[in-house]
Amino acid sequence: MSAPRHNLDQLLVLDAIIREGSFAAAAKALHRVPSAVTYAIRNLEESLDIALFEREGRRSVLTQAGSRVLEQGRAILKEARSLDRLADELGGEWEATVHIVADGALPITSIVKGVQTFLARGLPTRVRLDIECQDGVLERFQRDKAQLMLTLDFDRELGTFALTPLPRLEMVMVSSVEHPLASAVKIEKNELTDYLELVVKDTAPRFVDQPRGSFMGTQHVIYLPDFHAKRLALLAGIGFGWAPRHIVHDDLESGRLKLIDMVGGNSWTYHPRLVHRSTEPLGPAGMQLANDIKEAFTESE
Amino acid sequence: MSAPRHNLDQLLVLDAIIREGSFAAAAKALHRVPSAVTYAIRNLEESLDIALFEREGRRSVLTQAGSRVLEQGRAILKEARSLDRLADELGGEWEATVHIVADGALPITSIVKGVQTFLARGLPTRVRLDIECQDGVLERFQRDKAQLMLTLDFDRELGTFALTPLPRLEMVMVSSVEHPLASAVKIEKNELTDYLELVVKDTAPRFVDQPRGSFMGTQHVIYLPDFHAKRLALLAGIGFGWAPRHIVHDDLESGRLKLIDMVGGNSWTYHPRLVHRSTEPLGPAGMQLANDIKEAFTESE
DNA sequence: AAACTATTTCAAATAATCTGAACATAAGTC
DNA sequence: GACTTATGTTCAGATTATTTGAAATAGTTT
Repeated sequence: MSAPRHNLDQLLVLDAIIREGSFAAAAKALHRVPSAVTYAIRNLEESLDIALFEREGRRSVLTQAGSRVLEQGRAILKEARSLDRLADELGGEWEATVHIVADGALPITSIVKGVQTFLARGLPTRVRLDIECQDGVLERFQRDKAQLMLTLDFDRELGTFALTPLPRLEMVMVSSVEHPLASAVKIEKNELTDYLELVVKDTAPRFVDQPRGSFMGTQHVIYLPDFHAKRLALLAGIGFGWAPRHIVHDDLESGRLKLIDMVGGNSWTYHPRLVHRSTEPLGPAGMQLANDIKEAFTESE
Repeated sequence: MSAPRHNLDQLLVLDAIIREGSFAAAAKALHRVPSAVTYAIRNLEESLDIALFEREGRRSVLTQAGSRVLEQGRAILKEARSLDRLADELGGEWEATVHIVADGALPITSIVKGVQTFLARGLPTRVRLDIECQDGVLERFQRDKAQLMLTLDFDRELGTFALTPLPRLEMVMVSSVEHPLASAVKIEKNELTDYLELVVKDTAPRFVDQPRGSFMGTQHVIYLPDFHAKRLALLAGIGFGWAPRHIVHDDLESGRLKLIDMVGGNSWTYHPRLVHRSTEPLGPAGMQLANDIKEAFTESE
């Protein structure tokens, strides 16, 4: 890539001349001597190989081409000043980006609402959000050294992680009304083996080629990328499976999906956590984002 | 306005380091010695008061903040390069702007089509188009020293102007079907005096406060800003008046407006011209625009 | 015409940048 | 572990760019 032929100072001088009305006034405003202004403009004209001013003895007036150069020059200066502002903000205490990994079973609407609240604060911090499933959540958190993680459940290595509890999340076992399991009663776990179980695919790299087994020990399993795809598959009556209640809530209300009457219960409650490493504490932006997400979750309780 | 704390060269160096993968490679690419690269980056870091690279002995890697600065820096460089491009184009033979003044009676669609064809050529030249009426056309052409003029008719001072004929334009005298003049036959000019004449206001400065008289010598005149407003007034049956045939063509077809049966004829043909000063010849962009407009007019014949 | 102001030119002074050599550190090789 | 290679830093001196101030030129005002 080639270097621009001009420099910011020349554009600054050009801008000052027009803003102040003359070479002399510009020199005063810039705390320079008039000849320095002439020098800068002459250099700019030479490097662009274009006449910027029409010399008419005393007063110099901008040419047509000059006014176009001024216009573009001001655009450049604006961008340049915005870099200074960015550096000021970044140079403060704010992190440049906060990376957060979330489990796809959690209500994405709450997460997004939290992120939006955070973004509305106008901080210089960028947010990166990854939705992963099952083991993929922790793996990405560790591999990418993300700052925050939203897990379904988290109990290991309590020392090195700081946990914030989020509203509990209920998983229910469901199928379409048309599915044989929907009308069966008191089903034992071993009766399920002949049916097709729908499972959300683990996004951890080691599982992408050889998927982990089913939850219920069935012979036939279909792997789906996320719970929204799984819900559509459940509605189509293809099979049965676990789903977060918030995903299938409307379908249970309208009767299109049914809870399966399992011996031992058809629901399971997770205790989601907002996690970050206690070894390297969150920066102020990370703290703020964590708060905003927690708020978003408890609000929609 | 304050000067940016950084300069383009520092941003260029930062960009090169990331593009080439290392300080050393960047130095090679920029034909500089490695220490010059270090120097530029250290200056940038100091002036922005921010750490751009994480020094880990051998390899230096961009910090999060650094990648944001790079991003903004590249935006600045892009703008800066586009100034060079602009200067190249302007420094060639192209004019920075071409100013054209047109009579409001002419088909604005043809004019705009011509201008669009010209703009689509991607030249660095800006177009300014002014629509004026009657004497306002020539006055603005002279006062603003516009390059091109589209007049209804032009016969004076043939020496100093170059004329290109455009398709002729027919003016017709019309009124609403419901207007008494629409059904009258063989009307003499002096019979018109009791009716309301609709006239498009002259946009020349000397006429804005004290409008010029009517065309037909009537007692009552309503002045309208342009022919589109005049057409609506004619349709409303308020009065009668001249209008370009292209403006009222559809209304005559559908019978909502009628030609007035005047003794001495109800139409008048203008011979529009594309005019420019022969004393200072058109630049290449002005020539091109003149051609594109002429094409647009003859196409829609 | 004289006083004034705006702009340019030029040589000398100052400041910014570049260079090249010396040094430090890490990674790969034997 | 010793050797090699590559990367990035530091520093003093060389080079280049910019600023200065004085003098010259030209239009404006009094």
